[in-house]
Amino acid sequence: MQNISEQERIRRDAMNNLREMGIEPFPAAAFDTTHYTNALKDGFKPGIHVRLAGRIMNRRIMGSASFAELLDSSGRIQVYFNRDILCPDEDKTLYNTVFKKLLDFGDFIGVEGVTFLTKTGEPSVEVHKFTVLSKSIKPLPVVKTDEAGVVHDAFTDPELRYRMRYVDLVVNEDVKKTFLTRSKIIQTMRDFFNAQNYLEVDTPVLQAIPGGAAARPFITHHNALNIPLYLRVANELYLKRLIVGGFDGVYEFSRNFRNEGMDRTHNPEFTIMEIYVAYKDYFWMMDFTEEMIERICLSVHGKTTVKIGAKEIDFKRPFARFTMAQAIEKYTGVNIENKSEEELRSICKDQGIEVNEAMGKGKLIDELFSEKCEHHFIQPTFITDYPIEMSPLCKRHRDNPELTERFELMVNGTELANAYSELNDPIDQRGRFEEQFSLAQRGDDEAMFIDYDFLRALEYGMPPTSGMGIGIDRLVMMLTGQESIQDVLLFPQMRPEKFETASNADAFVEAGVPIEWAEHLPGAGFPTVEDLKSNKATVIHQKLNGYRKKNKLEISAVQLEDVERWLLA
RNA sequence: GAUCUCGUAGCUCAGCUGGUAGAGCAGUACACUUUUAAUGUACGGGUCCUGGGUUCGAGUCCCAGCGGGGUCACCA
Repeated sequence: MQNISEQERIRRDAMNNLREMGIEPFPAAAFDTTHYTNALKDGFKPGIHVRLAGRIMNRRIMGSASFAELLDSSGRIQVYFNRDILCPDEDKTLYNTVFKKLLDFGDFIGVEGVTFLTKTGEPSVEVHKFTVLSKSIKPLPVVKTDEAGVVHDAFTDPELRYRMRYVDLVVNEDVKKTFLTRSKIIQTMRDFFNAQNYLEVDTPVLQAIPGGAAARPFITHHNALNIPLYLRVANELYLKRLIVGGFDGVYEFSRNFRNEGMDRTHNPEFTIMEIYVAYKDYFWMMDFTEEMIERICLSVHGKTTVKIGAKEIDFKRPFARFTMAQAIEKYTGVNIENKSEEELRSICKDQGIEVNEAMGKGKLIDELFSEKCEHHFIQPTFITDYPIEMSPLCKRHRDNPELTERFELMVNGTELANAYSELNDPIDQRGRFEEQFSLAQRGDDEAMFIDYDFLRALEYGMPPTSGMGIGIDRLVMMLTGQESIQDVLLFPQMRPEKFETASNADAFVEAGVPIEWAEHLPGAGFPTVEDLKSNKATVIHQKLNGYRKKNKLEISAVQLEDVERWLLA
């Protein structure tokens, strides 16, 4: 038995009392409802017979009449319990004992009654019958909101909120809203793609070669094949194989896994939506992306603007477009076109950027951009034409072989989407993989693995294709105004919690402790047999007798010799 | 990984230069038949994260650890 608080003990007692009265605290039968609470309040009409189910969230007991709030998935409504309505006969137990004493804040009940307006004008339900649906034996945090809308005693501790999201969702209404919005964003995207007959697909999460992005993978092992397998860092190479196979458009909401640091914008598992469309190029994809995002914003907010902190972001089409060279010139005054690696290295040094010999041309330009430009792009902006070294899966630019047909969408100073005219020349692709491989030799631990099967697929021929990936978690953050990725993931990664599992009384008895003491050991500070045995007899002796005195236990004091015998056993 | 910071009742948080652990909400008991942060009276509730150290004395000071958060680094 865990150590339980006084309030938990009282609730367990109430649960047992219900059983003794013949009321099952966890009944099996379904409870049919007629309404959701918000639908009932919306265009409220008195005199309607309703059946509702939910949690009791707040009780105001005034002798023979009580008000409470019933919380269901849609919201809450006030419910009115009256002793003489619930118990028209002599026996008032149902109201006086069951409702007032044995039910608690947080319990699930079903109610049957009639809607009415109170004299203060609050839409309410007069309860004629109620059914216990599930007992809550652990008290929820009590969060109250006053008339002015000020929230009191909010449940705010991030650790508790993320570890116990179930509690967070019950007591913090806005949290639920964030996840409803997340679902709506995804649904809007899906509808948009499906309307154009693009196919939603599933590709492997367990991959023998973690391709498609340069990132440290999680590794696992398949026993039957006796090979290492990696959790995917991206699904790009699989979706392109499907374009080779003849699909016109394919997309996947891909849960990706990267074994890297965690912070406000990174979680080890996260979601990217990737879409590939045949016979298109990156210009087409820019238009497509704009339309998609504007649509999402409209469906979520009914307008194209979103507030993030003090900033207002407008997702109205068209978005601004700059090439990477233009962006760098705009914010540093330096023209990087046609510069050698050495020249670029000295430009970086002039701009106060730390460089080293492992950095190639592409990496140097990337540093310039991310240090000097990225944070300036608050409004949605497409940055195009990235250096070839940074984009091994992207087609060479039609006008300049040192660049690629790539764009990233920058919003609020961070990357939101990334897209290419896909590289479909198998010879070029093989060369680029080999370059990546030599980068890896040079010490770049993020360089990519070579996927020979993917090269073979390209050799069979892939039509010109444009692909785009968009970070769903970051998109949701932007559209819900959340500053941490943990607030848009239902269960963000946390260090696992340690649970002290207390030994049960039998284990102590087996270890030689008499039964009358065994049940008290966890409470006295020895949750397990091991904890007991790791202490000195004198310490145990004193603690137990102290505990006995404090709790006025009606058992005789333990003797030091007894304790010594337990430890020997 | 570096650094700053937090950890006290079921929840939100006070607790000063070290001196008997506090409040509000929640809980229990009583009262109260239209309340809504219900109200009134009374009462109970603590491993002050863990382990060491300094001290006559540690929630408070020092060291180490555990857990959370922030910032930086890492992360196409």
